[in-house]
Amino acid sequence: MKSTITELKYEALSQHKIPLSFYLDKDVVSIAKKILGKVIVTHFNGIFTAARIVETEAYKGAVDKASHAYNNRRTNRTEIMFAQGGKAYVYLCYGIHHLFNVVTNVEGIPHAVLIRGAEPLAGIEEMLLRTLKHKADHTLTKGPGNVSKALGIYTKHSGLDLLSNEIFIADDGYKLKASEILATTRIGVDYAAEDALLPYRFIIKGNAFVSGKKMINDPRI
DNA sequence: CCAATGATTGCCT
DNA sequence: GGCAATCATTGGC
Repeated sequence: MKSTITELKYEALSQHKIPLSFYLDKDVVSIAKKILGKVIVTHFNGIFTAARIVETEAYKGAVDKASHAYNNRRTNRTEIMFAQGGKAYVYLCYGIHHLFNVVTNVEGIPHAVLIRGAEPLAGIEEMLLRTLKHKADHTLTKGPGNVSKALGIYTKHSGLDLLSNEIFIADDGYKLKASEILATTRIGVDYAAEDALLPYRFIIKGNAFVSGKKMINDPRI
C-alpha cells in the first residue's frame, strides 16, 4: 500500500483530535488560552493542510458586547454559535475575509474562539496556491483572514463538526510554558465599549505569525 | 426594499 | 500612517 509522508502526518494527527469535552468547557477564555499550540487541520477534497495555532481571541456570547451573539442575538448567521461546542463558525468580514471560529460551551450558550494566527506545518504548497502567494513568509497565515484562506476555509464550511475528518483540531504533544503566553485586549473591537478592554486575546510570545501590535501582558491573566 | 457596515488586508505615500 | 476594496448580513422603513 502506497503511503506518503504527508498522508502519514494526516493519519497521525487524526488520531489525536481534541475530544468533544474540550469544547464543552464553560470558560471560553480558558479554552482560547489552552487552544494555543494546538494544530488546526483541514482535509477538503483530498487536500491536507495543517498549522499550529499561535493567536486566539475569546468571545463570550450574550454578555460580551464584542460578540455577534451579544444579548443572545440570534440570526441565521449566528445560529451555529448556539449549537453544542465543537462546531466551526465561519463568517464573511468586510465582504472579503472569511474568519474561522471554534464554537464552545454547551448547547444554548453562544461562546466562540476566533483563530487569528497560525504557523504552517503541512501543505505549504497548497497554501501558496490558495493565497496566490509565491513564497512562504509570515504573511501566509498571519491574521484571521489569511489563516482561513491558507487552510481553505470559507463560509460554506460554517457548521462543520470539528470532530469530523474534513476539519479538526489536534494535540500533537507540543507544550507551551506559561511564560510563553501573553494576554492582551482584542483587535478591532473598539465599538464594544468597556468590553473592548477585556484581556481575551492570547498569543505565543514572539511568534512571527501573530498579528497586530498589541503585545502588552495583562496582569489579570 | 434598501442603506449601512464590519472580530481585515494589502497597497500607497 | 492612511485608506480603498467588496459583499453578506443586518436592521430600519
